[in-house]
Amino acid sequence: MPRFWISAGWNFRIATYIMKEIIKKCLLAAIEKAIPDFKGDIPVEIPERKENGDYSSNVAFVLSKILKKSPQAAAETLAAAVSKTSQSGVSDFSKIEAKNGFINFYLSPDRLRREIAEILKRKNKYGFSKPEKPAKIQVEFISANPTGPLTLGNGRGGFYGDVLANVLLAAGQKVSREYYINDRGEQILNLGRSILKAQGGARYSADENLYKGGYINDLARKIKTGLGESEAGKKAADLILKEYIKPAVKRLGIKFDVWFSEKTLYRGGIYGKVTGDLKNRDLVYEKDGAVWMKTSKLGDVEDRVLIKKDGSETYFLSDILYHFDKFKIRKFDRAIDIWGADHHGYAPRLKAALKAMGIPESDLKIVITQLARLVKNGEEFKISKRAGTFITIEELVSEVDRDAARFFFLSYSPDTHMDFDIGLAKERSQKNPVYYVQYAHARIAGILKKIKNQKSKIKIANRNLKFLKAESEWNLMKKLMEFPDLLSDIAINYEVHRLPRYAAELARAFHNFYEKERVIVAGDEKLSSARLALAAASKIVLENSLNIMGISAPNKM
RNA sequence: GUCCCUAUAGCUCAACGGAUAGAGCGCGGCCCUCCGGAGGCCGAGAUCGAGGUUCGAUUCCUCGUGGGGACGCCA
Repeated sequence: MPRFWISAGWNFRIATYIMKEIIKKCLLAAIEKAIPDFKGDIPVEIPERKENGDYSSNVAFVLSKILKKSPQAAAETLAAAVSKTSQSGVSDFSKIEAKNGFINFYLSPDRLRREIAEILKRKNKYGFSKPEKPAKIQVEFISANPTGPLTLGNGRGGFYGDVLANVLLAAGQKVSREYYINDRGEQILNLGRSILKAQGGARYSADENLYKGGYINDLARKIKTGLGESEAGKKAADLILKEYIKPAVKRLGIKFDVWFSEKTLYRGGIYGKVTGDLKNRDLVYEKDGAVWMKTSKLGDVEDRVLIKKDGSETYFLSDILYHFDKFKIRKFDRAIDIWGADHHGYAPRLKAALKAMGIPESDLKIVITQLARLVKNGEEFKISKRAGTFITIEELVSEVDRDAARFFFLSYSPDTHMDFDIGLAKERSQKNPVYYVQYAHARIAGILKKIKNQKSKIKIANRNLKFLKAESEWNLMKKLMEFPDLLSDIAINYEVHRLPRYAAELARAFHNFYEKERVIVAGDEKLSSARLALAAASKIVLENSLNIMGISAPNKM
């Protein structure tokens, strides 16, 4: 995944219980003793091998040059300094050591116990954070033309955008999810022609650019005959939005706050304001009867047309207006556009337009999701909306369970070019890791329910957490407390695919605990109550991670 | 031709410039007197090629090769 997202200077990390932040602060305090004006980043990671601690920093490698010491010597100095300063109050760490130049932190039993109590207390808000000043963020995704049903590619961006928005909300930001509807322009006219042809208009028979497919015939029957291209196109677009797109989006469990109509951009004063500004900045000119913008002066490879010689506006012009509206009218601090890879070439001109409007480039993030290549029975399946050969998202969800589809798509980084075989997807659906995660949740729900039904004396009790000593219990507790770190990371780097991975790891940690230890131990009420607390905490975090992914957390399966 | 993405285990994917490159599926073993076996444990198995930067490269840079995508007064 491109790194520039990470380097963008937005910092959402405020919550004080995010472990990586706590460690960073400790290290920074220690570093500043030796280097008062230290400005660099302090990396903190969770090591793969547990003999390297629960958290680890390699900052000593960076500092060794400045301090003119070996990394190990620098690490030792820092580890000693951190140990000294972090002893005040209740300590989070049982050990801080310098090893091979790394500084490794071991969580104290007390810290882990407090975390379980914290989870039980915060419940469905565990992992959420609250910045001092929330940013206003717009996430725009899918935005497919209302000229046909949604395709698989739309689904990929849809799940991604939906979940990214959830993560940003969990990070305490103000988020608006939007679908931009291209409800004017050439493709609407083209849709109109397609309808007229399906209704028997022979005039367009030679035109191969028309939309085809069963849905066109359906629409042709629903729309009254004798309309003009434009009228028929608008009617068809309305119907497609209402009968195909919105229901599909709903079925996928995707939510939108705003359905933004391109047409409305031409109703207020934005059009005059923006085009006037561009003219004043000497960024437009006429050539060959069209109006062009000097985008090549602003980083694009060539100039682009704003108004075609027939007098109609290009999609580009609309998009300039739309982004002006996002930043200058509605005043979003940041906009995230999620596009399919087929639109990537469009990014430079949009960035150029932002520059022309005086909007900082870093305020717009464009996430490109690579296309899913469709494979059917082992052979590539060419998709074309115009030819009507595409797999709709409806088809997908009718074949594959929604939870499984979401988990499957969310598991991939947007950069991967995934091969998607609908037959295989159906087969894999049975083996989808989502059930593994849901099963862990249902398993816990079963135990908790049993306790409740039996009116057992055993209650979930934090005060007995000190009886948790088994290795599988420690591993589970550590995994649980990664959740706030994870959400905070994703809110910054947009690596949504880490969420399903984490959920599966957490489920694994729970299953492992469950197999190795009995939750309810006959005759040991204290231990049982502690283990129940751990199980209940696990259920909460499993549910929170599933919720954020828009996947159900069933109590029974 | 130019631009974007990509190449890791048999397959599908992970890995903030760090320590012995991790999962799932598949494959080979093992585990049901006991809370949900849709489970647990163990094992075999991989960084496209050549240079470079770095204390350290799967990660960054250059070149090559393969794959996907874009280059319109469509969106």
